[in-house]
Amino acid sequence: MQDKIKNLIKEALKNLGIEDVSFVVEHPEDLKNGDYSTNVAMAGAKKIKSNPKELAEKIKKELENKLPKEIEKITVAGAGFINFYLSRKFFAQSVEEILNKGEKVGKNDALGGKKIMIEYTDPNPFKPFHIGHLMTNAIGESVARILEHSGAEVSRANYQGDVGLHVAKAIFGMHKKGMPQDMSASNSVLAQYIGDSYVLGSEEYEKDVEAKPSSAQGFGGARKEIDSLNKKLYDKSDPQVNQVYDWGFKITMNAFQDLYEMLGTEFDFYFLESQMAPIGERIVKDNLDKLIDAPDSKMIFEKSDGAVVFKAEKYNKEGQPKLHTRVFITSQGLPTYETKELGLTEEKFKTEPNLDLSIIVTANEQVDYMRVVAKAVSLIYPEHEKKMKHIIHGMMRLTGGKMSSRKGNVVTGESFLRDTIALIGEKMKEREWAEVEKNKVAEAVGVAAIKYSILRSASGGDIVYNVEESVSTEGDSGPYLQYSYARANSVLEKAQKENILPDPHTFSVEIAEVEKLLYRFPEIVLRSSHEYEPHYIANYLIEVARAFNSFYGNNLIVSKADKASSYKIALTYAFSSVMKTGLHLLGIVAPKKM
RNA sequence: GCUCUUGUAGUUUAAUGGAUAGAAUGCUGGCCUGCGAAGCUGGCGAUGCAGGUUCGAUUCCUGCCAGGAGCACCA
Repeated sequence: MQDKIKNLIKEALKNLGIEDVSFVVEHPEDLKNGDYSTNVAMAGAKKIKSNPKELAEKIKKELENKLPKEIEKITVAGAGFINFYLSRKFFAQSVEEILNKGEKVGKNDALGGKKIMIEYTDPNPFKPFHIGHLMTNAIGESVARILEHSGAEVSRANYQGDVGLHVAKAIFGMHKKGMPQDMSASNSVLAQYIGDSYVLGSEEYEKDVEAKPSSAQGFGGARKEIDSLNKKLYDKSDPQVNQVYDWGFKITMNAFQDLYEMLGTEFDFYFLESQMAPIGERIVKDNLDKLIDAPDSKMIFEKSDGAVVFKAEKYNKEGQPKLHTRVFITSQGLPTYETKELGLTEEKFKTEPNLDLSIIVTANEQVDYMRVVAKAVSLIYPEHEKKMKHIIHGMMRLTGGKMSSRKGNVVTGESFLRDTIALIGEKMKEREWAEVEKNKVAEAVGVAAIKYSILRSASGGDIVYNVEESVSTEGDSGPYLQYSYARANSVLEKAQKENILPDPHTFSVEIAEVEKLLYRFPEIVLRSSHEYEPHYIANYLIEVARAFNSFYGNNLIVSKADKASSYKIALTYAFSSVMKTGLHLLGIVAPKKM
């Protein structure tokens, strides 16, 4: 439709003898200003030195000569906007179209045939799954689904730090705490124990680092022990330590798995840091050799103070973010995160042959060194340079309340989920459903509340929660969307009972706001996938839900006495399939009742 | 100090350079003998400061002020 209008305008301009005017056709913010609007008169007026309003009138007249039947009328308003109002018939047709498509509504083929891998969540075994992981997961899963809806073949990857100091800290903490009494407790309980152990080990380590060597604690304290544990873990020399490691690894991974199930994510690939390290080391060595063979021009890595570094600032360009030097192999010969990341990149392209795009979702704190890594990758594998994309999101922060991260009482993803779900369960107390069903719905609603609060705003900024207020379930919220869906669903059930079938042809004259929004869904999906931004969908769904709820409040939908009832039911049906599909794209399930 | 990033109602936020800056929450009025009140329907309330580009700036540029993050052997 948008293109159709554009072409009409171009033709009108041609007839008026005006050329080379760039203009846009868009939806006005306010529906009062029509369904589409163009600024062509304002942009063109300067060129031919005329008054925008006069030019707008001229273009309007020209357009009216051959108005397609989808357009009801054209008006000139404001400073010279030309507004297009779509016809009754157009909206009825769009409702019919949505009915025909069902849950395929909004699908497009913009990424047809493209293979995309997206890496997100990335929690570390032996460490708590914190709310930041919840954030990466929500964004990554939603982007994955949006890309799929645009025709891409998407695989989901998870990258986990299975080695490193944090593991030693956790195992040290476990030693100190003693093993849990009930070894057959649930994964989540045992994972909590491991997470707590990590916090304890971490604290002890820090305390020891800060302590003066002369103090009683300073010698042979936690730090020394943890470092030695770390070595044992690295070379797997101590069978007892290995056993604890294997157990802890399994428990945390299983606990993560339970969470993924609750969150609606299924990964295709799990990459482990320990496996990427040797690959990365090999790559670095290969490219260090170039230093010897061809000085200056081809060297990528170089030695500095005993470490192997990449001096990325050499490649700084005007107008691009500044890069800096990073260590890839420490002076002790150990590979750093950057090196493993290199290995991971190579491994990804090997795992999925013919990959067109590799996406990584992380918090913005990693943006600077990810840029350096990306630069290194682009030098080593020029063919991958344009196939990498880093999606950056803000941090999740908590304000208010009496929480202190110093004391180690950080909010884990799981406790946050659990508290939210419990709160929803409280609201549903009155429902007379089976307990199992109630719990299932409460879980879906709780997950929706959290996911929506993450996805509702543009992904650059931080998300701030006030601990004392809980996640919202009203207004601009996930549960509001689910509620609207459940409500529409119960209307449809009633229609079925009363035997009134949906029919997109029995409309009456007035056009509801919800109709003016429904047909826009595919454009929104397309934009979200272009920009890797779920929030466009989230905001759109709120708008549609509000319009539908308003329609619901002001109309009796199911009524044998009303000739237009069948149309209203069709409209309700169209709304419900857009809502269900839209929620799916956000990674949220839509229960039939709640 | 350098680099990146963000400043919009009390709070959380939206707006490919366009119309009276849109919502939610909050406070405040009115709606359940008509399909789910997690709802509908009124009211109050905002672009950090100073310049510049433009017919037009929340948006782009410069400076200042204020948050946040990062800056060689952690990830």
